[in-house]
Amino acid sequence: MGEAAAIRGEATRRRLLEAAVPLIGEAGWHAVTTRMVAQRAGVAPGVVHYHFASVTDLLIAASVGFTRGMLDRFARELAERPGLDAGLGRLLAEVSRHDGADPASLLVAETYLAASRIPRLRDELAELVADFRRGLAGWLAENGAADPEAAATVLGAAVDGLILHRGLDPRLDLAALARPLRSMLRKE
Amino acid sequence: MGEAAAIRGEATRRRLLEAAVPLIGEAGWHAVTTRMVAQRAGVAPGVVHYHFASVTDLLIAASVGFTRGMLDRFARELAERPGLDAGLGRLLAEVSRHDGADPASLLVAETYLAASRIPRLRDELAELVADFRRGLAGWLAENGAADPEAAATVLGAAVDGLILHRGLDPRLDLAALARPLRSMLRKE
DNA sequence: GAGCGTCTTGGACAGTTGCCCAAGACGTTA
DNA sequence: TAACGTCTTGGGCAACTGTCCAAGACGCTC
Repeated sequence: MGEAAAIRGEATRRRLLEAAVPLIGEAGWHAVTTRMVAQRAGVAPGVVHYHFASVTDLLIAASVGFTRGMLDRFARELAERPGLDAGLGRLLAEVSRHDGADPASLLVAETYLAASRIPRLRDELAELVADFRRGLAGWLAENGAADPEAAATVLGAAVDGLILHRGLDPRLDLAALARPLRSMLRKE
Repeated sequence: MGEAAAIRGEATRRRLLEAAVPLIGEAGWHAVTTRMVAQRAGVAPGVVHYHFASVTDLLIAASVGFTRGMLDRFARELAERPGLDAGLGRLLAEVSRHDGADPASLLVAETYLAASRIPRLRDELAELVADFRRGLAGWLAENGAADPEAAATVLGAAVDGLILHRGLDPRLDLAALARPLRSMLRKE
C-alpha cells in the first residue's frame, strides 16, 4: 500500500522541519513563510500544507523539537560532570557557544515570544523548561550546592539572559562570571 | 506660519509612538502593521508615513524610547537605595512586576530580537544596556559587593532571563532568589 | 477676503501572504 | 496490465501588506 511513498513522505516532513529551524532564527517567527520553507527544503510550495495543517503548526513542531533536543543534550552532558566547577565551566562554555545572533539563540528567543501568544506552544515549552530546571536543581543538590532550587532558577534564567545580552555586546567577558556564580553556589 | 498645526502634528506623532508600544508586545514586531497602529492611535492610515519614513522607523523610535524610559527610571530608583539587600529587593520587585506576558516584558524581548536584524537598532539598544550595566556595577561597588562588574553582568542577564521564564511559569518563587543572589554579592 | 504652510484624509497600487485544489507521478497490490 | 494509496506539483484565490499621493481641512498672515 505505497510503503515507499510513506517513507519518502516522512523524509520530506523532516526536511521541512529542518529547514524551518534556521529560518525562524534568521527571519523571525512571523516572517517565516510557506514558500520560504518550501524553497529551502527543496520542495514545491504546496507541500507544507500537505504535511502540516498550518504554518504555525509547522513552526511549533520545529521549534519545540529543536529546543527539546538542545536541552536534553545539555542535561546529559551536565550529568556526566562530577563537580560544581566543571559543571559551571560547561554551562559558560554553552553560553559562549551562542553569541546571541546565531540561529539557535534566536530560535529559542523567538520561541519564548511566540509561546506568549500561542497557548499550546506555551504549555509544551513550559514543560520542557521545568524538566530542565528540575534536572539542574538535582545536579546542584548532588554536588552540594547551597539552595539548589533557587540557584537552579537563577542559573537557568541567567543563561537565557546572557545569551540575549551577548547579542548586543559580543565582547561580554563570560570567563569572569564563573567567580560570582561559584560564590552563589557555595554553602556558608 | 501654522504653529498650531505643528504642535498638533507633534501630538499625533507622539500618539503613534504610544500606540505602537503595546502593539509590539501584543502582536509581535513583524506583525505590527501601519493600519493597526493608525487605528489604535485614532488617525487615518496614511498618517504613519507622513510622520515616519517607514513602519520600521516607527517601531525603532517607539521601542527605544520606551526601553530608555524604563531603564532610566529603574536606575534612578536603585541609586536611592542605600544597601545591597534593599537594592536586591527592589530588583526582584521589578521582576515580579512583569509576568513575562505583559506588554513591557514582551516589548523588551521583541526589541532584543529585532535588534539582531536591524543594525541601527542594535547600536542604540546596546548603548542603553551598557549604560545600565555600568550604573548597576557602580551601585554594586559603592555598596561593597564583590566583583561588581561580573556581578552586574549576571544580575542584568538574570533579570531579563527571569522575566522570560516567568512568562512560561508565573508561579516561579522570586522571593526565594534573594538568598542565592545575596550570596553571590558577598565578599569572601 | 486670498494665499500659505502644515497636517490629515481615504483610496490606489503592486507585491506578498496563507491556504486550497485539480492534476500528475510513482511504487505497490491484485 | 489496471487500480490504488501516498505524495508532489504548480498555479489560483481572496485577503492583507507597505508605501504613495491627490485632494482637502485647519489655523495663520497679509
